[in-house]
Amino acid sequence: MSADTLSPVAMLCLAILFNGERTGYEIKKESLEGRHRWFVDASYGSIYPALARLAHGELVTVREEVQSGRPSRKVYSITATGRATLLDSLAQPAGPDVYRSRFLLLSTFAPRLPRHVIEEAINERKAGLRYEIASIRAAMADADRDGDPHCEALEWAAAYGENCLGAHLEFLETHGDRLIAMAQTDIADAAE
Amino acid sequence: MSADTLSPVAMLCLAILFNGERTGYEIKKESLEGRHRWFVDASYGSIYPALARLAHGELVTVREEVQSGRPSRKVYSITATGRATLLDSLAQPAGPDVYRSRFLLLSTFAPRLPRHVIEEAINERKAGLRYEIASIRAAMADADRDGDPHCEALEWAAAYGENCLGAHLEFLETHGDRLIAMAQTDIADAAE
DNA sequence: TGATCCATGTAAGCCGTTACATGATTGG
DNA sequence: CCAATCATGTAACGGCTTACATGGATCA
Repeated sequence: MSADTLSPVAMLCLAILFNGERTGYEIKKESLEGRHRWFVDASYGSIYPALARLAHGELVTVREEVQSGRPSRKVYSITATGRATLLDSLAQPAGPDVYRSRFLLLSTFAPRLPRHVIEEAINERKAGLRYEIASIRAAMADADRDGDPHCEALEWAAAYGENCLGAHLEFLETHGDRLIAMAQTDIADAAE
Repeated sequence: MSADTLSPVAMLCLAILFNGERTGYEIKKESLEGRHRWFVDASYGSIYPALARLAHGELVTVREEVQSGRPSRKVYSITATGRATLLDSLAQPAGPDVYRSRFLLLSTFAPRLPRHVIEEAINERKAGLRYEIASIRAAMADADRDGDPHCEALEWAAAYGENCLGAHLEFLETHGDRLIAMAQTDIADAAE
């Protein structure tokens, strides 16, 4: 039906607009904080042009709201065609999920690196994981409050995230010390 | 010490060359199959130029081997500077690991999509995870055979991978059916 | 008073992928 | 005989990030 494939950023915009109208600014924020963080990260430089293209293709409509004291905002809404196109695009087979880990590269070089480097890397990673798990819970609380109709599916995805991130965290908590033990002891720790 | 930061592809090349000399062709293969798959994916179009730049900066040396009947190969070896630069670059703080999942986006739309789409997505994902877990084990077997000096750290990273990918797989095996149940029953399944 | 939020957009540039060019050898 | 493997490289194109441009309102 729809021949042209959507770019990842376009899919992100449509997915967010599926839940209600938003401005480009709001989409950017939601893509960083909300439940779509797992998909792609996008900046203004990719969102605004994508939104313009979507409007041109009539997958979304725009309404300009002039505000007093604030810059006027362009509120985008998804159209029926937009919904259909997103769903269609989602149904298309896609490449596998991507996990790219600089941390794992670092870990394989642990025996060659000073201990504090490994320790810091593990601590940062743990902190990052804890933050992500916390924000999944926060996003779920938001969805509950909004009485979101997709709630079931959302909860499933959240549980998936919590489960998997939890596994990462638990591994680090249980086995992190072993990696630290492999690293070089910091003899003279004064160097830059 | 080394001011200029290494590009991800350059780090990948140096990391692979750390274990011994390789050609660009071999690096490409190893980046897809070997234990560095978790870091970045690189194509010839990025590896060859990166190698040339590294040679220019004397982080690697080249030796050209003319072969009879085959195209001549350029064998790259890492230099002492190269090793130091990689280790230095690795010790530098870096952004968090990245997980980008089209599958999770799809899952949040399960109630709006035909059941077979969700079923196929889950099956593909399971197959992908099983394949990745299998290749971790294969890579470890290789490392054991090679008597790799980093073996401990390698085993740690492999265990990390197995643990986390295992968590993904187990979640899908336990809760996949619930997501499928949320999807639209395929009434008329004949359509393209 | 200075940072941060709101709000939209453009332009330059980087980094990387895809596709192309070339070509002998080996295996099914 | 056709496909894949080995092997190196370039050129074009694409997509996304960064930085810039603009500017009032609010908050500390």
